[in-house]
Amino acid sequence: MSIHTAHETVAIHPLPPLHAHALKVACSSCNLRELCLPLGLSPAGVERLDTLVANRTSVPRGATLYRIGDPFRSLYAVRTGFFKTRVSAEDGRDQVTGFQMAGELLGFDGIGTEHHSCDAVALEDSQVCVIPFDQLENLSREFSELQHQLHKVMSREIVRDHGVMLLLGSMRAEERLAAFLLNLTQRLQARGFSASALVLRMTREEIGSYLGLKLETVSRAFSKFQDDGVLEVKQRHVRVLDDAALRLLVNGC
Amino acid sequence: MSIHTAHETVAIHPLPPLHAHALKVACSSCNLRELCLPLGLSPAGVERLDTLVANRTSVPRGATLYRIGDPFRSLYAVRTGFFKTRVSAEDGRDQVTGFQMAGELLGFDGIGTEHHSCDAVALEDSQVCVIPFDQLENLSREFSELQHQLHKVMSREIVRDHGVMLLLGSMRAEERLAAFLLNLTQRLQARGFSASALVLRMTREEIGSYLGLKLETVSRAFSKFQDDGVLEVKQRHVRVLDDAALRLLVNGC
DNA sequence: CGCGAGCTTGATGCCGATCAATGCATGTGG
DNA sequence: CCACATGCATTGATCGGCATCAAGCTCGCG
Repeated sequence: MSIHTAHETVAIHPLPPLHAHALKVACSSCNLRELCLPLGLSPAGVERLDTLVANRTSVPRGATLYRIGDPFRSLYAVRTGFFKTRVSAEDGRDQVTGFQMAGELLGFDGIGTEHHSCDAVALEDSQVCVIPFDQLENLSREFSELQHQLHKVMSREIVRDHGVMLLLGSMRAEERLAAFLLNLTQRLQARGFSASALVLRMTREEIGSYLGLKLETVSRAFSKFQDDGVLEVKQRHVRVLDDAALRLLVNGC
Repeated sequence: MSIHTAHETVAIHPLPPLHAHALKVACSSCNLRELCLPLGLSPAGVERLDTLVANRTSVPRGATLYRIGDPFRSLYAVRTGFFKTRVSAEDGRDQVTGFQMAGELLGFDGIGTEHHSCDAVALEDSQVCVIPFDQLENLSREFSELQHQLHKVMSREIVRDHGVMLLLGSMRAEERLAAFLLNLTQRLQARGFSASALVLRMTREEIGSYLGLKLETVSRAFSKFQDDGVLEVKQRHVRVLDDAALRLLVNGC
């Protein structure tokens, strides 16, 4: 197994063996199991899933978990850290298609063609659980709750993408940024973090790529929100002061 | 079961019973089986799928197959006709998220929440096969090829959406239209139709909504292509004269 | 301390939205 | 069969939002 750093490909290794009780990495004891694949699965099923998801790997900041064209073998669950996925056109233009945080799954893009169609890049030092897909399919033929959860996660990914299409197709710059921030705070909140104070893991340029805007436009929108008392922005540190104003921008108009 | 016409909800009926040999509607004899769910499935599996997909319904032009908020129970395979799917924001803005033709599946948006998150509207008189999803999950636990094909179709939907995000996020009007036309001709060709002569099933406004453009911009782009000798456009009848020029617009820059 | 990546802010220009008028096909009722 | 309405498409004129170009600024880090 190998991952790619920004400029080279290096071998990566499973996490060093740990005393089982020192760091509980099993699905059964993972604090993300209510967000991840095990959701709704019986204890017996989770135990089986544990044997399947034996492999955890670290991905340093800036390295890619997989790349366009890589053969598809596994899904990945983010255990810690933060990722972006991006697609590229032939001419070099690329587009960030999503940001993934703890408990979210990566790799669905590879199932259809047996090859990945996007890059997955760690935005900070991260750890992922490796889920061999053929084994996951086998197990999900045994456990219908696992099967259904897998389908739900994929369906939500489709729905999420539709939401981004709506954003890209019909919203203006400030509305896009507001929608982006609300989505982030919501997901952070679901993980027990504050809904008002957040640290962005990505650059203005990456936000812009995701939102179909240039980095200067993103920066200006941040400044505008700050002037209007909606946000407090200091580089990547953002505090949401007027949550309702953001909602109003996204929904009403 | 009911569908909604443009302004009202009306009962729809399964297609009238047909002499089995008169019109073969079984998956096993469907000419779309190489594009649809049965792909790769054993004869025994297709036979089982046939019993599950017993219900076929007609959807008249302008009617909706399902709507945002409708409870999710089934996937739908387009047998004949043409659909669009669209999502809407609270303030009424909406966005066409896709166009579906024969052999393509509709309804994945509903799995995650048990309710549909978009509308599916017939753009011409159409027929769909109704695939009860719980039964499909049951059957796909028995037939791994069916399970895998389902996953592939969902994965391709995700990849397709990523492509649209790239288009919406980083392409200019003419490039978007070129990409749209190439995608259409390619899919039509896969169904045995000409890759150069096509009849658009959707209005300029619907194309514009899909591409994140206003209808006037779409119209101007068509006119531009016609002036440049790339297309011949007469209302909804389009002939591609210079396929390579379209490709160049999309890929190179 | 000084370098560089990333961020902010300003000035200008362009692409596509908007507003508006006309054209064209289809269908309906007199 | 024509008159008229209606929905859709085309084309022109103008406007505005975001991209682009350009110049400083901030902060982390070797």
